[in-house]
Amino acid sequence: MVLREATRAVGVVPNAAYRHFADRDELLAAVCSAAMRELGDRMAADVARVPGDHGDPTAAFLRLGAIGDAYLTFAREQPGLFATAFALPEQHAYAPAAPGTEDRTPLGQLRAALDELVEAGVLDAKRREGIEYPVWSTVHGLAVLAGQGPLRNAPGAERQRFEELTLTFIANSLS
Amino acid sequence: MVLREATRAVGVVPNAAYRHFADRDELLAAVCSAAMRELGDRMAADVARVPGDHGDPTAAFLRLGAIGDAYLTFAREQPGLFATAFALPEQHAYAPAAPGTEDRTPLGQLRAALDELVEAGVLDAKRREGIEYPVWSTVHGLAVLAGQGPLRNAPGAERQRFEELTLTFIANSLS
DNA sequence: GCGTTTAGTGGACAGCGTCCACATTAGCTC
DNA sequence: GAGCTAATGTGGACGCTGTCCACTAAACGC
Repeated sequence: MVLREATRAVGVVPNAAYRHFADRDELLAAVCSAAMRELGDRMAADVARVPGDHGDPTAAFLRLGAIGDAYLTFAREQPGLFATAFALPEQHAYAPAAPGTEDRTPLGQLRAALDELVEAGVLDAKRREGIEYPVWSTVHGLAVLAGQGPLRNAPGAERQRFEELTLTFIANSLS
Repeated sequence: MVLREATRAVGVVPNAAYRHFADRDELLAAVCSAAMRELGDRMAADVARVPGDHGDPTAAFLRLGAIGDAYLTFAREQPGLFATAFALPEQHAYAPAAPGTEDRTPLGQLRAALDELVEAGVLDAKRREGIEYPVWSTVHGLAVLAGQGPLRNAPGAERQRFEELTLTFIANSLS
């Protein structure tokens, strides 16, 4: 349901794919990586668009919101890519990147936004450790429920309401 | 990957399945319904085990926690059933049940727990409307990330920490 | 100019979901 | 009990999928 379809789209015979990928799963893994990078790029672009100094409480919140928004928008606009991005390896994606290097992965950017929230004095430093996982879970859960789950038939307006409620819910828990 | 496998498990020829289900999707839908009911039953059982009067703030919180716990435990112990439960229809599962009837669906029980939180004076009534979706999203997101997503390789201890952090995160946002 | 690497082709295989025609069994009515 | 009917299971076939194998055609360095 994937390999032959991909080769057809490229206009080539199915076996040609085996010159580039060991098997179906490796092809899927490549798409997964590309999708993850695309999501990371969108996040970075949206965050960069938010004005305000680093450490300013309002700007820090807006940047976190931009990250959540980019996540949900990506899931809404590219449901196939989004599903693929999380369907495969990215093994131990939860390990923090080497300190000092800028981390453009989605998780890395979320961590940076939460760190800024601490620096801005909005989030208590004692509550910072590990808080990225509940935040991530909240946004990811909505993306899945509304994209492929039981809420997938919700009309657009209701869906937007869910997104707003969810981002508010997160902001509420962080302050 | 499903139909023939199921008939094999039952010890019957593949076509026999077509006497009971129109096609593969209908079989999957049946499993989905069963899994959803199983999840609802587990929740109800765990909630019933929590002592304390209806309307008592502490008990109300514990009941909400029992619901989240049952959800995450089900996802951890029965990853296949859990994935199937949310892979299919249950169309418009987000529509509230007819008032007056007791709702044993997972969403219905979550709503009941949140209503009790309002009655107990823990959750402001003005914030009640629609709050079930962020709460659901948070728990569901963790279940997906840790069950099939990038966190699936996390060791058990870390996984438990994620669960605790997540439930605390929810409680924090609700009070 | 020739050998090596790289990319694509063609044919085959088993497994999947699905359709069709046929056989068996259970339960009912007379 | 005999005979009809509905329910259930069987066997064979189809097109689709991912995958393996042997073979061919272009690209490139020496």
